[in-house]
Amino acid sequence: MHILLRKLTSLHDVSDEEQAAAVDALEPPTQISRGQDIVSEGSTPSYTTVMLSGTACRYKILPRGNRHILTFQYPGDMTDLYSYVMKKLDHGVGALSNCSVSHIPHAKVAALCKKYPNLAYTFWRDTVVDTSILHNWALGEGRTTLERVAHMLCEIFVRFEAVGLSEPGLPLPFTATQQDLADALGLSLVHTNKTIAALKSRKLISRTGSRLQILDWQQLKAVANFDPAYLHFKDRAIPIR
Amino acid sequence: MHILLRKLTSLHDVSDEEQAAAVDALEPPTQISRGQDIVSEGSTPSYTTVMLSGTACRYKILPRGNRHILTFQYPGDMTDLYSYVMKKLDHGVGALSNCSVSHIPHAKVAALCKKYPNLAYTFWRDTVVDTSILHNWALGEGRTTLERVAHMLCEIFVRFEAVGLSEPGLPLPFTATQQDLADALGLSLVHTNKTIAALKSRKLISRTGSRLQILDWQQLKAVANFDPAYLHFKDRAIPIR
DNA sequence: CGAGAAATTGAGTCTCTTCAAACCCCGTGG
DNA sequence: CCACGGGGTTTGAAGAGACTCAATTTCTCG
Repeated sequence: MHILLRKLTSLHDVSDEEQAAAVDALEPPTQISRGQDIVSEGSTPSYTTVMLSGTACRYKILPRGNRHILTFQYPGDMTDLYSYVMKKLDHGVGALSNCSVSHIPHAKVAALCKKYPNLAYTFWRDTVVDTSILHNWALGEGRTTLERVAHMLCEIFVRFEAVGLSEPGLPLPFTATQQDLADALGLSLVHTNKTIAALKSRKLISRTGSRLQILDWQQLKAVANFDPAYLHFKDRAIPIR
Repeated sequence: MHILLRKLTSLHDVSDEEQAAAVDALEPPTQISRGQDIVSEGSTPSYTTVMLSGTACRYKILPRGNRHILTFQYPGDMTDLYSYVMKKLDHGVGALSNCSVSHIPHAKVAALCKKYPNLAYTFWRDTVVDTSILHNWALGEGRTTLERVAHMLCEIFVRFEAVGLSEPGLPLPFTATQQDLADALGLSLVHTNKTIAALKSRKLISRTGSRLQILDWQQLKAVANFDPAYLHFKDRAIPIR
């Protein structure tokens, strides 16, 4: 099953015909190497990008030159579906590891939306789930730093799980530096590091090579006060079709 | 011109037929008084709400009991269009002043979307602009408090202007306590107050009664480093029709 | 094995918070 | 018409959390 379909079906019910049409719209894969932009801020792409493998992020550069990460992107994510609706991208998408991606021209997205309102609804849902994730990140205020970091790790784990990319007992295919995490949390590198160290010393997580491993999911969830509801997997609203 | 149409046409080109259909879907207005919930967190409304007058906010209650405001809502805004796509609302919508609202049943929204893909696109755009606003709020990190407060005031002004509700030289029809602003900024009441005082002493803003007035728009914009692009008024992407 | 990137650690500083009290505006009732 | 009361605003001071700076260690990969 194509990774895009795993994503789409995790969002909503999608018929076989619609699934086939979606995959059919994909262009051949492209490789992007770590540190490169997949789409850059201010550009007006004429296609939307589907992540096939690797980790990327949406980010903005702050007035003082530092980077703020708005959300992480995993395989299956349509990183710039946003641009289909907004014309001009108000943030960049950068590769945090080597990535493989595939494009769908906006014209094809438009055609899909017109022919299959249910697919349009699924795409819409995808962008709104992003909003929901942002809502949750905004809740950083009101949590301790330990809780925030734990919460972010929980989210990372669950989102990988949703597309079948987490193997129990094995590290996640998630490679990001502590600087990346700090940029996403809006914390300094030093403080992030010390907080992660606290989680390690509690034996909740570990690092195997450059990869993150969760040692005690129950405890981590408890520390983070994590409730995955905001990721909205499969809680469908009124079906359109 | 109906306030909803001012909003829709500020988002995208909408034909006369589509405009008529949208307004036709509205139910008779309802009054909500200050402090009441328009929609409560965790509910699964079967309609979406259009603000006709007043100020409201989307909010979440944090673990420690304090409120975090995710975004303000002004006349014309479809406060819980979100719920059409998400089924379960992950945040509440509360009235910050007495409000007048009108509903559109989800079933009618679905019918509109099916019959007019261009309207569906406009609705989609609306939810994505919300995301864009959140992106900008997230940028609080990386700005000084003075800049953040000034930026929020700029946004409030411009959004009122977009629906024709700001009269030059007159105070904005925006009534929110400093506690409301603090909850939106993620700052303490005390600090918010002191920052607002700083803006007042620079003669950039003033308060007339309980209303906000902007005295020096150019300077305020400069202090905030404000660029309204992220509100995406009228920068249309590919039209669908 | 060596070089550069990433992670770790310590120390000093500053912003923002919390606590607490006073003040002011405005509607209500005597 | 004025006293009263309550919500909202303003102010001061002390404390905690997070940041920056800077040095050191560890990891990763050619």
